[in-house]
Amino acid sequence: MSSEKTNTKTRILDTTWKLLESGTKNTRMSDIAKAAGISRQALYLHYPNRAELLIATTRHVDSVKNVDLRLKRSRAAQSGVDRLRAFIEGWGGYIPEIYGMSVALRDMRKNDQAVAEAWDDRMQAVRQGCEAAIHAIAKDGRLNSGLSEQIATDLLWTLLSVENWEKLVQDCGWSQSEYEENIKELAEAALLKRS
Amino acid sequence: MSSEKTNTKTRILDTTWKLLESGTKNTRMSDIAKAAGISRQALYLHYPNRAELLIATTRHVDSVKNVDLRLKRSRAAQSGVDRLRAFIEGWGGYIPEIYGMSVALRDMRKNDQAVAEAWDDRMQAVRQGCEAAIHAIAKDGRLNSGLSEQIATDLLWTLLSVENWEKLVQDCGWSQSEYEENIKELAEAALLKRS
DNA sequence: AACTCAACTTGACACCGTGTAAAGTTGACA
DNA sequence: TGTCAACTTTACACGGTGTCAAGTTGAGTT
Repeated sequence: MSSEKTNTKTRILDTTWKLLESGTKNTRMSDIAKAAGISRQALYLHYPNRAELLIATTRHVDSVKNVDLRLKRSRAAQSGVDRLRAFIEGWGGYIPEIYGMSVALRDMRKNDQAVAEAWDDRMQAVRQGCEAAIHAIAKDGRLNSGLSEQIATDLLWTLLSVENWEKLVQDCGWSQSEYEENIKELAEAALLKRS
Repeated sequence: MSSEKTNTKTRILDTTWKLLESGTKNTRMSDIAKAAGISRQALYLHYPNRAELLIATTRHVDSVKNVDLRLKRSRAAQSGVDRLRAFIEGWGGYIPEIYGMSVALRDMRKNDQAVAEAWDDRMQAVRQGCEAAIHAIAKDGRLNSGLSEQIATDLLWTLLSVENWEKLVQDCGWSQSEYEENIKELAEAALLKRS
């Protein structure tokens, strides 16, 4: 039955997600299969290769976690500055939930075109959020006069990378709220016009 | 003879370096051997495995390029702020020269303890430079009052990561001088007391 | 009760890149 | 002439991905 099929498929995705997010190094196809309670070959019946499985998993997680909603929430903000803050909270708060997956995607990027594109898509979505926030700030006349909207967007986008979150939270031992607070401060100090 | 041996060994390191820095994807042991004009097995006679070869290559490059000198140059600066600028120029200007290698190291990090340690060593050296610059700024009474020296060091260190350089220069298409200028501006805006 | 069909299993194998092992070549120098 | 180090060639084991082919199992026809 189609519902049976769907159950197995989503169980695979949930298992993959869990495994990636658990921080375990072992996310070979055989590990995922074992964790999902099926044979390695059955995995290949549902997803043609590891790349497609990972990509399907990110899509699955995005829909379960409702990224779009999170990122769009910042659009409700009145001022550009509030928008910036809301966006940093929205995206910055999402990073820890997808960190394991993004590490896996990153690792496959070099060797797999499809994965590279999927990753770039995600990052472009984030970039658009940055762009919108910067544009709103510029419209308010609050953008640092030394910066073009383009440069400011590049900077904000870079600042909000998963890699920076990783470095600050994982390597430097910051808490999530320290991360969000300090990044907000940094972004405001760097991007806003000195008043 | 020992001089012959040394010649081959350093030729291997130079070849590896060149290959990594050329941006070519192919840096398997066999590719390196071929490029160095020896058999794959001969490579293993000189370096026991890929990890050791890469690590030896980074050490080789560091000594040829004289990183220590570059990073120490910033210590000559009079004020804390000048020191910050000099350090950003010194390290930021070094990144493009070691980019290919650092990508290779990063890729091996997950699977190899020795590589992870070598990478962390490099990063700790950079961190110490950041720490020293921040400390000098604090001593001048110019550190942003919202930041502890620790937090400021974490931020600067993160800001100056190879990953951020990669994103801005490779992905956003910035020139090296745009990178250095804008990062200096950003660092100053974020870290210095508002005057 | 026999038939079918999809979902799954088991087992084998090819490919790639790393690393190991062993026997053979070459050339400098004692 | 003999030795020794540097190197070569050939072969193979291993781990992980992906493919292939021949079962099994069980629910749903007919």
